[in-house]
Amino acid sequence: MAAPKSKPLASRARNATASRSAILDHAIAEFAKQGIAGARTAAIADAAGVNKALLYYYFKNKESLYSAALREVFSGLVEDALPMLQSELSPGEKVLRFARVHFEYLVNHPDYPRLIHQELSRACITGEPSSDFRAISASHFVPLQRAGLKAVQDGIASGEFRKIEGASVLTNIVGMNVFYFVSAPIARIVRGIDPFSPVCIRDHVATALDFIGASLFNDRKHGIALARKIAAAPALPRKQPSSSKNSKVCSNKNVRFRS
Amino acid sequence: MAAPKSKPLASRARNATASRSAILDHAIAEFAKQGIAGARTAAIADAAGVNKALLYYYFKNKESLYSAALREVFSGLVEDALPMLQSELSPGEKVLRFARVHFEYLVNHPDYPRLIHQELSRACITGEPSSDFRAISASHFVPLQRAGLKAVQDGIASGEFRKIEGASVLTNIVGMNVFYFVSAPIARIVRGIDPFSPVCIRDHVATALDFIGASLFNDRKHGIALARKIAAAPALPRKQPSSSKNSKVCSNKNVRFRS
DNA sequence: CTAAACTAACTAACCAGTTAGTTAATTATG
DNA sequence: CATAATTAACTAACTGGTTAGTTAGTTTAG
Repeated sequence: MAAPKSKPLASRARNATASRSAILDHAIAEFAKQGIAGARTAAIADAAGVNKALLYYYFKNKESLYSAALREVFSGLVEDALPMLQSELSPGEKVLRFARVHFEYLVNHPDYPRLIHQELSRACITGEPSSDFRAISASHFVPLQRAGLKAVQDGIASGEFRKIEGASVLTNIVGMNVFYFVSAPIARIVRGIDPFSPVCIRDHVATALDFIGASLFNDRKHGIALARKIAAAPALPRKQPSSSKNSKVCSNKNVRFRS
Repeated sequence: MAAPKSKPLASRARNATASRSAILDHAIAEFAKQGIAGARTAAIADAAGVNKALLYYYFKNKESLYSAALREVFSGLVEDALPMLQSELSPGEKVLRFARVHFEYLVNHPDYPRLIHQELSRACITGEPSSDFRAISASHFVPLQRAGLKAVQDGIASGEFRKIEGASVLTNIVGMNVFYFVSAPIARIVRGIDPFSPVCIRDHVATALDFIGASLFNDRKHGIALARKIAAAPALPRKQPSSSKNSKVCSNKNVRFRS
């Protein structure tokens, strides 16, 4: 099926904010699918409903658009997860809630794991990640890793968790969640399910948290019960897509938009 | 660092098998990094040490080379894992051994998860995987999934395993293994480790199998002990890189090589 | 001598990015 | 308040370089 396209300029008023957002949203999707080398600026412009030259009005070049795309998708997870990891909740609740928050972030941002993967593949080309990715890692992944690792270590110290290698818990949780979505095409073929359907999503939350709770806690029954409780909590409200943020037409005079 | 290159033709005798293998090996690496759209046929030829036209002597076009690359990397996992899953081992041993065999396959084929990722990203473009990928899924993933699911269900039926959702166990195992490697650039930045180093690899085998064993078995102590035993078993011999298979120079007359 | 394996040079299409505008919205002026 | 001037947002057409793939051979092996 064709990717959703934005309303072309011909049928809507000029709006710099809306145009820039439309370009960025479609850039995220195109870069997530094709990587920066394979992505086509014409495809981004077409999907955004604007002329290709407008990409260069808002962004210096393809590379700058890509950097803006990375920053856009990575900014949300820390906001969603870090406050909870730094709260007064028990280590067990923190780790299980993180698993769920992270999973729901992926539900709401399906391009996120793909874009990360494209950037990680690109890291293999140069032997190291781009300076953009390094900066993003420093500002996003490092705080998450630190807070998450602290929660695991606190759990081990208090006896709530078994004595295990803390950092790998986080990697395993993230790996299970990311792979669930990334492997959606395989799941459709091999298992005949749609991993993005609400029922499958609810089931994954339940089974993933159960798997983690059963593995991690000294008191396995407590871990399983806590996992079930956190899995059953009401879903977080779905984040609004960024392109509908600025639905009210407004003047953009003297506002700096170019990246 | 520059990707390793094959010995150019000028300094070695003509050998269709060696040339074809060199092209395919470097194609795998290039497609894994850049995807089919971003990969450059000139880059593949340069790395293989041949002229670009030779790609078209052995493969119809870029798309055919890509299909051959997919078939090449996917053929090995089934060979490695399926006989063990269909053996008379206990369900617990089967599942834990699968986790290890799969992990070691990824150690020996670092391009495998990246190539799958590129193909899965590509599936998002068209809304469904390519017919090549469908065929590969049918011949590789479906048998693995069936055998693995049967092992899990046997374990549940016999009481060795807890009552859990079988298919997600396999997805979780594969997800933890794949993500471990795919996230290597992040791990280097955030954790200051090299996930490909022998000590980290040994540690991941141990912690991943422990995580699985602690979660899955009714008798947790037994599960953890079995996980430790299987993790500590000697490593499987490393598979020889395909480009060195045909080190003996031989005639290729009348052998059909073109894909 | 023949055929397979291989290459240098080439072609047409594609691509990121630019140019030279046009158009819509805003601001200044009488 | 109406109009002119200005500016920001936008586009059609273009450019020079890149790309997949081809052609017309040459070289090597049997």
